[in-house]
Amino acid sequence: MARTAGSHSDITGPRVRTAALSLFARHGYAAVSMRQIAREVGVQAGALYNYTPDKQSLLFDLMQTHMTDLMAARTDEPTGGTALERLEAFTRFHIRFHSARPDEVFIAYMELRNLTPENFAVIEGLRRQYEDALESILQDGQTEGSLAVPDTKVATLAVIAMLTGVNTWFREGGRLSLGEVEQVYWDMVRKAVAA
Amino acid sequence: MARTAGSHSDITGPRVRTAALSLFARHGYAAVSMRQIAREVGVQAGALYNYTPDKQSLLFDLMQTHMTDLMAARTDEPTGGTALERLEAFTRFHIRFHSARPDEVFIAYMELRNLTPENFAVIEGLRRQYEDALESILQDGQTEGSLAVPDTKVATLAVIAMLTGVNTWFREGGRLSLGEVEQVYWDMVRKAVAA
DNA sequence: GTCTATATGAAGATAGAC
DNA sequence: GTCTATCTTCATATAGAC
Repeated sequence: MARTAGSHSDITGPRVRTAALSLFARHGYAAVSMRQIAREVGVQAGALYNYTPDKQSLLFDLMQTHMTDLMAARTDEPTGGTALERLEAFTRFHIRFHSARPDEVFIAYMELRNLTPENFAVIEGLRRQYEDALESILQDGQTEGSLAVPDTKVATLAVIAMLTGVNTWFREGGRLSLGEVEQVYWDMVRKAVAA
Repeated sequence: MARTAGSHSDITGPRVRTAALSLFARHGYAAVSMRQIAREVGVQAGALYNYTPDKQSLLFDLMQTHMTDLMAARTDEPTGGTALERLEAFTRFHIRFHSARPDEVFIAYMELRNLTPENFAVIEGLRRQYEDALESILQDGQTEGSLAVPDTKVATLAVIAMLTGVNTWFREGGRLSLGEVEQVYWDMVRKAVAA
């Protein structure tokens, strides 16, 4: 399909998403206007509507892409091993994946209430799937006898909350390297759920 | 000082704050208009400016009050004992205090980026003070030999993130009572930082 | 695909009457 | 203290020219 003269859809489209991602993360979805996004991209506000039907779809697409990327990356990880080995892999994967995408993670947590009910249900379903992966590991570990937690569902949420907290303070080039951070958190997770 | 006929300052003031708290928590600061707050209170928008100089001050007052309430409540708690005893007291206090104020806690975490730089610095200072209380306990425990963490500062942030996560799922009348939740989290915290 | 221009509505905040 | 009315700015989204 030949492109119209002056067309830049294959470059402008990604730029719209990148600008929206950065601005939503910094100022919040509700506080960012389509005009601000357009200015960042270098087009007029009306041109954005060639790439998204509306502002809500822009937010939803960012969040959905982030969550499906997360699920896909996890599926690509090596599987198998003992529950303890799988828990270590999950812990390190979670920290690595999330610390590499601070804007996406921030939006995924902060902007849930700005989704329409239908869009919220989709994102919530993906989040639940991810939690279930960890819950299965904790469950298996207790069956094996290598792990022991007072409540499997609560422990799942507690571990994820602890690990995602890395994003509130970790910065590349700080006191600790990412590898050291992984090790510190893995030490605490391991002890917290050990039999 | 005699009140003007028709004055309701002693009742309207708190109602403005209550309405703002609830609306900010539900929809976010940027998404809530002064007109919405006024409607909830039952006055016209202009009347709100008898109680706050602007919308920003309303947000800042809510956050500052929450943080000073937190510091004051912690000061009222019994002190002393071993590091392990103090850690248990901190854990249970944190869960009890935060689960009783879901709206305040939500705003305190989600609306930091909507504060002016000056206001942000104030809230950030109070948050830091609170973190320091936990860090001291972990430090003392390691001096005593009862606790051991791979990194004291990171462990402080990890424990707080884990505990504050309670607010994302706990609801009164659910599967677990608040006392049971306290016990579940205390079990995990204790193991995570034990020597 | 992008532009200019615009329709339509709502935002924060203030002025002055009661 | 509260009201109505208003100033001024900005919002999302669309229409039609190029």
